Amino acid sequence: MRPLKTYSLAGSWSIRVTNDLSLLVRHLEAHAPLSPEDRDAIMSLPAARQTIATSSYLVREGEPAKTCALLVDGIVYRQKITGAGVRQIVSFHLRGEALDFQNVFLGCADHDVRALTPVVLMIIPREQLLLMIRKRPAIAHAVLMSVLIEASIFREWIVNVGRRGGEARVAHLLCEYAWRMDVLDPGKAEYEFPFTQEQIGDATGLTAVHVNRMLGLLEEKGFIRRERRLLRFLDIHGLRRTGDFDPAYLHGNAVLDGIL
Amino acid sequence: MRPLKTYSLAGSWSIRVTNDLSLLVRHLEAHAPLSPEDRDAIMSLPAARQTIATSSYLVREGEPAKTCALLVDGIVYRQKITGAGVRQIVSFHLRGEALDFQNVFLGCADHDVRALTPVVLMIIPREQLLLMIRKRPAIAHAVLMSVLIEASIFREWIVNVGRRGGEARVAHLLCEYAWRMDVLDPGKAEYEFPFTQEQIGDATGLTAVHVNRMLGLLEEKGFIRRERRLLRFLDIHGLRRTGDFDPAYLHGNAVLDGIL
DNA sequence: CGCCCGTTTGAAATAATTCAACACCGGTGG
DNA sequence: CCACCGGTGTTGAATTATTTCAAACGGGCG
Repeated sequence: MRPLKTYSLAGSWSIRVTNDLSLLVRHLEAHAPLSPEDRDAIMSLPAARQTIATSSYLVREGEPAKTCALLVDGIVYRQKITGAGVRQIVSFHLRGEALDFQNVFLGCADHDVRALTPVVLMIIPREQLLLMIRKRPAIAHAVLMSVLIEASIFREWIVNVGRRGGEARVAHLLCEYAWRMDVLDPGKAEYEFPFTQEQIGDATGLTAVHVNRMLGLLEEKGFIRRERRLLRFLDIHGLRRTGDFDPAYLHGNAVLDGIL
Repeated sequence: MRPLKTYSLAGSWSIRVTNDLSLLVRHLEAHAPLSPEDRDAIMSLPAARQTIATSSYLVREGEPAKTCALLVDGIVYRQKITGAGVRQIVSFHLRGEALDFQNVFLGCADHDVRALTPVVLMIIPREQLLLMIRKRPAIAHAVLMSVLIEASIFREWIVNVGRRGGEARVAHLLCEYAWRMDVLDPGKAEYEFPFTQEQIGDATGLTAVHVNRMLGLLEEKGFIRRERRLLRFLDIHGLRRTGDFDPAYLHGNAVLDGIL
């Protein structure tokens, strides 16, 4: 967890490098209690660190899956391209998340995964991961929880894109970003915000041009302030109200500790 | 699986009644190989049959989950209501699907589940299901696959609602319905179609009025014909083209048989 | 028979897109 | 050091898809 050193690749995203799999332990433990042996099993997974440049592909649609990546630092997003050639971004991922459960299990990717910033990964071979999950029910359970929460986020995105106006859509996205960043790095009122307006548009089903106007609106109303690559949240409550944001769908502290 | 008798409740949806859990065995087995003992464990789950009227709620947002329902017959959908009071339907479910994995594991429902037709369920107590999943890795694995496929469908819906025009959206929805019905009852060119235009609108992010016009368009072009509560697919390929429908996201025969 | 829910159709209003031009900023090469 | 370059952001005006409102129709059910 503790940063070894910080440097930056092309672009302005600063990278924190950690040298182990404890991020994965943390991520899974947030969803289900693990025994010391479970933790050891995760920590002794074979894994190779890899660094990836902005906008390159971690996975391409149609590719068979041979590995599972853990996101150590940076931001990653999933996209699908329609027959008409337009893009929809269907999710983004922050430090600490496992990126490829779907592909590992379904075998073939139905979407692309790309780096939004320079990204650091731990690459875990698919078979090792499957074996571990098979042997350790608690880990299997944590993986299931992680997948269920991601599905819940997908549902909320359907609502966002399907039934909210432009202003609310981008406000909602910003709220989700703020919320999820806050979990990683609590109590800050501002965060690096490396999304381009085109990417915001592709995530909200809007045009880059329209996103620009909506961001202007939100700034004008005093909810946010943009300064270079930094986004400052001046009135998070106002933003939540206009974005109709209720963080319940993120299932922040969903840990099923009883029976399983 | 074999119908015992057929009758109809209020409305025109005809109900097939089966007296066992073999549908759940089938559903899970479609995603991962099960041993005879796994099958027995499922078949001996305590379960109560229940019949539910059209448009009533199986689960309400915010409710704690105590049971898991298996859909024996009828159609069910999930909805979320925005702060502005508009509805978005985020998925629908057909005969044979398990409805409440998310709620069973996450503990608290983040959306409503409602009957689109009269519906027959098998109600399984949450604890029994959790216990079984804990004891039987193959079943846990099948559940995970089922959840992953549902998540893949959510992603495609985000694309549909976010990046396709009105005509394509409803065409896509119809294609998915046809495809999934065809899996249950192969080779037919027409199916009962109990969706109201308002429901189609809420599933595609459109207005009922606009859905009406788009359906008219699709019919005019000779892709479909509507006769009472029946929908006939006259040109499924044309429909797929205009709906930009590629069934890959349904992961029709995704069975991971190797390692796990 | 009449009622109610769902469908159909038209016309006016609106949100968002498209197209186009320009400004900005960091990075690259002369 | 400056000039240029490409990608991103900003702004305005015209166009279009979709919504809204409203009214009428139809068919199944009591």
